[in-house]
Amino acid sequence: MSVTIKDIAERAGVSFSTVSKALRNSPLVQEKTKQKVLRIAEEMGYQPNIAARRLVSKKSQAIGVVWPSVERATTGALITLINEELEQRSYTTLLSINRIESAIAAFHRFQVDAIFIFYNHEEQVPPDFRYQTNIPILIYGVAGRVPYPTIDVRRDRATMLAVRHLHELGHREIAYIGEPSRFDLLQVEKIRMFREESERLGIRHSVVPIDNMETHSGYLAAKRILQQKQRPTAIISGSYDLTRGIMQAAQELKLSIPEQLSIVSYDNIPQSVTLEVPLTTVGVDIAKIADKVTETLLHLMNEESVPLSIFMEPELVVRSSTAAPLAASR
Amino acid sequence: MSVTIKDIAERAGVSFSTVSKALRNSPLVQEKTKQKVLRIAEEMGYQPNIAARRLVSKKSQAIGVVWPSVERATTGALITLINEELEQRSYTTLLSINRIESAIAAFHRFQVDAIFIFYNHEEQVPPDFRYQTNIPILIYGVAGRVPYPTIDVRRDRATMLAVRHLHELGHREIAYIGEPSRFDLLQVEKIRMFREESERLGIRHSVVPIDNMETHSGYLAAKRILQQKQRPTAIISGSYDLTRGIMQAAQELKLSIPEQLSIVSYDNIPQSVTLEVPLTTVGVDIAKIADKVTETLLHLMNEESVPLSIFMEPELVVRSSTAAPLAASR
DNA sequence: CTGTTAGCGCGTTCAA
DNA sequence: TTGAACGCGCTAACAG
Repeated sequence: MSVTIKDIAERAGVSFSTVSKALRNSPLVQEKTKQKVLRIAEEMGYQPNIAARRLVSKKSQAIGVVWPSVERATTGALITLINEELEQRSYTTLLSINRIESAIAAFHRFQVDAIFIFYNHEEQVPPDFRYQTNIPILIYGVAGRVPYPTIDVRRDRATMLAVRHLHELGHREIAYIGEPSRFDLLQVEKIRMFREESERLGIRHSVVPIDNMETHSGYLAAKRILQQKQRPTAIISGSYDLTRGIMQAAQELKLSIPEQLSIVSYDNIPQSVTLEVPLTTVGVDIAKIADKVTETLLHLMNEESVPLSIFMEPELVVRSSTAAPLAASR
Repeated sequence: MSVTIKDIAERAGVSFSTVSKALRNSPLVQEKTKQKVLRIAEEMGYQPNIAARRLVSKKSQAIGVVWPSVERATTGALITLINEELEQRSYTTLLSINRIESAIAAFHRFQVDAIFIFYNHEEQVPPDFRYQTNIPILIYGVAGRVPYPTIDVRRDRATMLAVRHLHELGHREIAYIGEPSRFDLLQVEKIRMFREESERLGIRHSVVPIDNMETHSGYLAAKRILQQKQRPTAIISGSYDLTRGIMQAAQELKLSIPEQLSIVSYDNIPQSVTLEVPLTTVGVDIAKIADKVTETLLHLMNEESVPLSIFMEPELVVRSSTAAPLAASR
């Protein structure tokens, strides 16, 4: 049996409702009594019973996060940040790796205050969101395609910024590494814009196919394309993981960055800065995404209205991995 | 407000306790009444309030899994399997990526029926397990070093099997890839035994240092060692991820497996079989680990006693990635 | 300031 | 076969 407020009350020699107030830091309790109760609660290892609290107050102070596929540096980093922000506001984050529908059902049973869904585009079957619940739901990654509030990044704008940046520096032959063999909507948008903008600016461009979004794939793709007779002077990478592989390949081929090869990487995460060569990136700062998600979740839980689709605008952050090509033909 | 058994009772014209019985399929209710209640519940979209149920029954039918670090193919696969097995037995799996102590506290508040901890050896600070709770706890990966039941693999035995297997095939020059720069207890055991057993059998051996346990590190390490004048005829790999990189390197160097290079990989996961060259592996079948974890968790929840330390014995599974060296000097 | 009381939704006696 | 009553742990309203 777990320790309850009654147990504490008995030990402290007060009534259990006084304990309840003390624990919730109510001003209706004498400071001395409060301290005593708190100390005893601590000693006894008290943890409030969420079930009982939820029964009365209708709040569980918990958020459910649905994360059907367990992967990639950026996703992991984002979840970690959101988790921290919510913890600071005394919310508990619970994760589920089940299919979306059954994850929602589970969180419904556990009466979480809100559900945040990482929508994985690689999933074969599109999830059925018709599951009945009045728990607020927020989705990441599918702006406007589902009947729920969503947060998403304008990925195509990110590639546009990257292409323009390279064009302005004088690059006229660029490559994009990041088209996985499995269909992935998140990547498709970026690539489409890469082609469009390159053509508009009259830049020679190519898209290098890869197996998956892992570091090693980036390495192999870069190795392949950089060994061609006419190699591109700049590469745009679809993710941080890929970029690490690309830089490794460049190093092995003795191509110095940015003198002989410029790299613009999608994803703006803290690691981007601490690499040997700090990366020029396009994308939304991951901390900003986490802020926005947390903020929106809080709004949702307070029953305040939020926009159905929130789009975050990517930024270009120029660091040390891009420069004018050696023989700039401007 | 959600629909409760009272609402159903009113509509069905029976008392709410009859509804409760009907929903739990009690034999104390007339079949006709039962059907009617069930139908109405369905119509009204009834979902039992777990909070209330748990208050009474003391069971939440949920397991908390603590997973402080989000990584590696094998870990992810294992969690997925455990999740599935528990789901089949109608348990819900909740994950937390918080530090061990606060994850336990959260699960305590949510009154899960058991907690399973993936102990991450890379964590700097050893967790404080003195947190008070009487929820059963099971830990993976630290046999005997904590005051809780643990499940672990005899990793050193795995390497021993690998070395012996290669020795019997006639290999006299082998390498081990899998010593990360950051201290990792899980790897240390394997490497120690690699050295011991090799020396005992009089085999020339070397351990190749790597940065981390990712595929790409395996690739780089293999590339390095296989280009030496006197290259080893066989490699033992510390993990499935590393092995993928090693095979890639071999392929680029035009070394055919197993004719020119034998590989024994640690980790026995389904992917081991479906590679171009099915892998000879040492380790415990991941499905068996998942079975054992699930089973132990169920015992723990039924308050049956379980051994304080459960060790799982690795097996050698010979597939197609090992053979006698070309110029076997037996 | 502190204690008493009621009730959240449900499962489980015990009576009817 | 059904229903009434109690209590799980907690919060909130009210009374002392």
